Formats: sequence, structure tokens, C-alpha cells
Amino acid sequence: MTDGRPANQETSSEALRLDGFLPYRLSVLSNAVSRKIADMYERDYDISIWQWRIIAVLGEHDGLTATEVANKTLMDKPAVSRAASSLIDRTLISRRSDNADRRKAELRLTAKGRKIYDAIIPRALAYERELLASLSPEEAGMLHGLLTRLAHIASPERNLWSQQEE
Amino acid sequence: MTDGRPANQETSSEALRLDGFLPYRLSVLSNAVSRKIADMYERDYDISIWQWRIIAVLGEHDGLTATEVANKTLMDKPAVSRAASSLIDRTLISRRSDNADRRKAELRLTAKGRKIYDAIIPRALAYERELLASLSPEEAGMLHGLLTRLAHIASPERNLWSQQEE
DNA sequence: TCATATTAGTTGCATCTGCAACTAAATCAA
DNA sequence: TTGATTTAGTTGCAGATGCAACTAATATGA
Repeated sequence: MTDGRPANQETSSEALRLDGFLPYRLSVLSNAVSRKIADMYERDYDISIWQWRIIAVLGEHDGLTATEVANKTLMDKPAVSRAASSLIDRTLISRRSDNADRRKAELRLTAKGRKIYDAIIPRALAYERELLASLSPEEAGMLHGLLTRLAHIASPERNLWSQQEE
Repeated sequence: MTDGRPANQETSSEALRLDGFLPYRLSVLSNAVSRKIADMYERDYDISIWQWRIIAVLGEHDGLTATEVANKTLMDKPAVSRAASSLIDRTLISRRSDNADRRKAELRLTAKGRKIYDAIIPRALAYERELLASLSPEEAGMLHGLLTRLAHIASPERNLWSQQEE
């Protein structure tokens, strides 16, 4: 106890170590990881994080509407709208409005968009593998489960990643 | 398999499920958790996330310089500078420049600042406990260790939370 | 049928973020 | 010395973010 921190021990009954504080640790780790992947696709494909999320979700589920994309990616609607617009300008995705309900519009990857999707996916997965390489398969599974449980506590109303669907 | 996604299975050898993608999961969980705590201290104390980080780190280590704060919190220097300025305006922290090296300045919590620190800490810790309540102590320890190992992989150069210091 | 409410998506705007450029102080090297 | 480099911290700015307000289309209900 050689550092200078006297007062808080008297006044607050519990001490906080930022280093060990779970929300802080999650934030720092998540930022470091996201930045590293984002650096890759921003540099090589000039795609922003949100643009990438849209491409990624359309790669899995082509033909979603903007609102569905927003729900799946947890982006807000304006963010989807803007990122989608710029992707349309670059002809990476297309928008076709629904004849039955003309408020809605389906978003789809173009061939060009899918090419980028196909190029990024293996690199993203490779980075994930690199991360997980330090963990045994059991540990990786454990991590997965623990994060899922935390997500339920953190946001019970909107289950953050919907494991069950389809 | 009733949804419409044909092409990616042919073209990309691996599939990405955004839902199961570790970087995505970390990002979403971290955002949900941070937002929840931030809502609390933004609403009740009018403190931003970065202001809070400064207060938190000064609560542990009073008298750090701006650069030291930046290193400990992984904020960039301009962010520290601005958040510190607004905290000084509100007399929650003080700045006293170092006589020996007048480029440097020590940042310290004022009594008013420490009062806020002491008020927020138990609530932040209570939220952390609420999160961790779904985990057994062994699982919590496991999570802690796994996150630490991931942090080493994600950012080996700058070890994200320096467990060893002091 | 016509006013009201709801839903999809866009636009506007204030704030936040991250990076580069800058000033000032200190150090180093001839 | 004094000129070049490094370090601490601030300022400026372009782009990102998040929220509220808006338009347009549809659904509801007297």
C-alpha cells in the first residue's frame, strides 16, 4: 500500500478498482477488438463499422427491410438509413420498395456487395480464431455461455443476440 | 432453412453468424452494460462517461497528471484534457501545475468531487454485483481470467488493464 | 368516409470522438 | 549557449452518434 490513496478507504466502504471493474473491462476489450477488425475493413475496403454490420447481416439474411436490419444489429434507424444510403450510392446494396406496403423496402446485397462480404468474412473469422486460439474449446464455450448470461441480465427486455431464432 | 439466403454458402467457405461472432457479442454486451451505468450517473450527477472515468481513476490514484490519466483509462489525451477542464469548471477536480516541471499538472479530486465519487461507487459496484449474480464465484473468476487472456491477444503491446502494477 | 393513430424511413441538429496540428516547457547535443 | 528533439497538454476540425422531429404510407374506428 505504497501509493497515495488515503481518503476513499475512510469514506466509501467499498473500493473500486477500475482495472477489475467488469463494465470497464468489457468496454476496453471490446473497443480494442472492434478497432482491430474495423481497421482492416476500413483500410482495405473503405467500409465503416455500420456499413459492415449492414453488409454482414444482409449476407446472412438477404432482403431485410431497414427496420429489420436495425433490430438485428441493434443500430438505430437513422444509422441504418444513412449507412444504407451510402452503400446504395456505392452500389454495394440495392433497395427495392415493397409493392404491397410502399413504406417498406427490401435491402439486398448486389454482386459487388457480396464480393466484399465474401472477402471480409474469412478475414474476420480468422481474427476471431486468433483471439480464441489462446482458449481451449471448453473455455471458448464457457466464455460464450457466460457472455450470453450477462447479456440477459444487462438487457432482459431485448435479448441482445437472439440465439433461438430460426 | 426457410429464409432466403442461398449464395453465401456457395461462395464463402465459412459462414458468419453475427450473433455468434465474438467481437460483435462483446460490442453489443459492452454497449448495453455501459449505457446502463452511464444512464445512472448522467441522470443523477450530470457526469459523462469520460468525466466519470477521470473521477474514478483519481479516486483510486489522486494526483495523477493528465497523461497518466490517459494511460490508465485508455482515453486519448484530448479527451482527458476536455473532460478535465469541464470538471475543473464544476470544481469537482483541481489542477495544480508542477513546480519542478511546469509542463505537468497534478489533477486531484476536490471534496465536492470525492463526494460524488463516494456516491457513485457503491451504485456502480451494486450494478456489477447484479450482473455477476447470475454467475457462481468460480464462473466469475473464470470470466475474469478469460477476458484478461483475450485482452492480451487483442492488444499485446499495451496491456489493457495492468493487473500487476503496485 | 374521414379523422386519428401507427409504422417505415429520412432529415436535422447538438454533441461526442478521434486525429492532427499546435503551443509551451524541458532535454539533449554540439 | 543555442538549435534540434522530445514531452505535456490544448485547440481545431471532420466525421460519427444518438435523439427528436418530420414525411409518407397504412391501419383503425367512429
